[in-house]
Amino acid sequence: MDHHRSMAAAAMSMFSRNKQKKDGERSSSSGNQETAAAVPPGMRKGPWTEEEDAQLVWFVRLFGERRWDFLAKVSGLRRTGKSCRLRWVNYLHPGLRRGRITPDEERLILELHTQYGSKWSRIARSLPGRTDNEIKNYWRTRTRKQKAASQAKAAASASASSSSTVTTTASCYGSPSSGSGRLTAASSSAVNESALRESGGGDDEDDAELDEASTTAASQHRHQQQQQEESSYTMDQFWNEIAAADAAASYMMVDGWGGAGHPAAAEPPVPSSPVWEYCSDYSLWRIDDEEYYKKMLDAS
DNA sequence: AAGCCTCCCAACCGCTATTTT
DNA sequence: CAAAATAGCGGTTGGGAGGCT
Repeated sequence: MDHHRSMAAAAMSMFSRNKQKKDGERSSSSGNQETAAAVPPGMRKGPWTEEEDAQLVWFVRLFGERRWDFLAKVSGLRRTGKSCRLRWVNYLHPGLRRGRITPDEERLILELHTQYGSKWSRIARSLPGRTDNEIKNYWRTRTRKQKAASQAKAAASASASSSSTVTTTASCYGSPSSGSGRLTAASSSAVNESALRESGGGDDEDDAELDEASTTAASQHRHQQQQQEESSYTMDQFWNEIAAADAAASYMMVDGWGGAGHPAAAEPPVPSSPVWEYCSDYSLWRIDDEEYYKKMLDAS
């Protein structure tokens, strides 16, 4: 098993990030919460350690991305299959693109969200290397900011009704706390195509493959983006509209948005393949699963 | 320097859909 | 065909990082 370890470690070196250390540290303090109801007794939950990651990577390479419960068992990880899958999909999977959402991705997300609603996994399929979780988190942050901004705006206009009609997009885009500088207004208004190519185009081969896979939608969106740029339709305006829509929805609680009448519900059924179906060749090597399953089960 | 605040994101939960037995 | 197992999805939470006052 020693060479397994070293291979796993080698695999992990691909994925190790600064956060890893943090997770490890956290897990020492809070990772041993085993009492939660949803997690069977004896199972770990909370942040993953580097060792666990390495172990998971190794066994996923061995058995493939399925039978997560089985994989969790034979790997010796005291984790649920569900937890293993999540860790793999959201963090360990090769081809994941890390870092900030680029302006182009931002715009694509907006486009797709108007099209699909909160179907994050569907949206993620058009954003190579991004996970549904990532996009979901991003969207949540953005909409929250926008809502806060629009509320502030509404409050301001209520107090000073006559002079408040003139608002700048910058003031809307930047949250009240926009001074933090975490996400600058430049990221929205200074959108250009080269930004994406710079950040995404030069990525690894997985990304290239993924890019190919999400061709039509992406190219359509690009086209639309160009049109939008030509008509000077900025991200600020996009987000303002989203905020406005959210505000309206919160008033009306229409049965459409997010429910059966949602535009997403009217779309033709989409194949439920995960985003990674397009890059299933990442495995270093493959084995006959059936044979191994049997062996492992017999052994256990 | 310290406390506060916001953002980011990993990870969990509950539920549904799909596949296997 | 039904039940069980598995996979996947969307919503939510909590903690760390870092900027601001």
